[in-house]
Amino acid sequence: MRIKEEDGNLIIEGVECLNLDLSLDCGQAFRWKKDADGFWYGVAFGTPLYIKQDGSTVVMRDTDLDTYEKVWKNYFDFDRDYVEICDRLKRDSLIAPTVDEYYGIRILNQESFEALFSFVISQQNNIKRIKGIIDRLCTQYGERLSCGLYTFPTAERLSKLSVEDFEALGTGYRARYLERLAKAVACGELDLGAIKTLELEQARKALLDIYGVGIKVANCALLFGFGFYDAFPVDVWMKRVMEYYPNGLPECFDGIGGIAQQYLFHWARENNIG
DNA sequence: GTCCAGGCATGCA
DNA sequence: TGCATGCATGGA
Repeated sequence: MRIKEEDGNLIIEGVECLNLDLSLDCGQAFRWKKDADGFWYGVAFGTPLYIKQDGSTVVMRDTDLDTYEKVWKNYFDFDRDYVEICDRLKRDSLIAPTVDEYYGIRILNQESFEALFSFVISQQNNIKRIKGIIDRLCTQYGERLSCGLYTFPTAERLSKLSVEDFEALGTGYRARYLERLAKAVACGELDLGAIKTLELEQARKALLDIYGVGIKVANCALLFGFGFYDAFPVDVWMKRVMEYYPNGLPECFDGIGGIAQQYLFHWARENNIG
């Protein structure tokens, strides 16, 4: 992989095992949109980005090496060897054709608070609606950047909202979960950074203590916002997939179950199984 | 009109 | 411990 700055843009060449379309729009992150020129745009860690892929070349518009090192390298998981990971997953003959078909799905390492908050919203909800709610949440309570995009709101800002404010966003019965979660993080009662340093089981236990967080939301947050690649979220789609694994998950998923899960989740939805 | 979506809290056995 | 039920909303 070679990276160079050129006319204020960042060009990355020789990228392996990345499918930007799938990674940004497979239900793990809810804020990315694609413009008419084929650039995905969004904000993560308070930083805006316009990004486009052409084969093994990736262009990041209006950014620099420093920002790449600080934000995007980790966000897009560029230091992880996904070629090796996919080879390993494919030892399981069931997932092998799925990995080939959707080759290049990566885990996006999102902010802990954004991931946790977003997946509380996601419960018993569909992806289209989730995106709409989060869009309203960000434009109303996030910070407007000079490019016109909005950051994901901070827990401090959201801690000022009432249950009714959250209901007004269309969050339905989840409003009371969100209201309590924002306040717990803002006042320090809930330390997400500390949870990130725990072992998987302990981290999961800590998230399960949160009002409105069950096993599915906990595992999504752990996988997408806390760096636990072995967290394996099972939602209604994955429950159907699990019927294909009556004896449990294969050994080759160990340590990277979350990545396998993303391929299987996408496969299930694309083929409307069940 | 019914069913469903990246589920969870609650009450009851 | 496990299972049934209620829950907000909008698209199919």
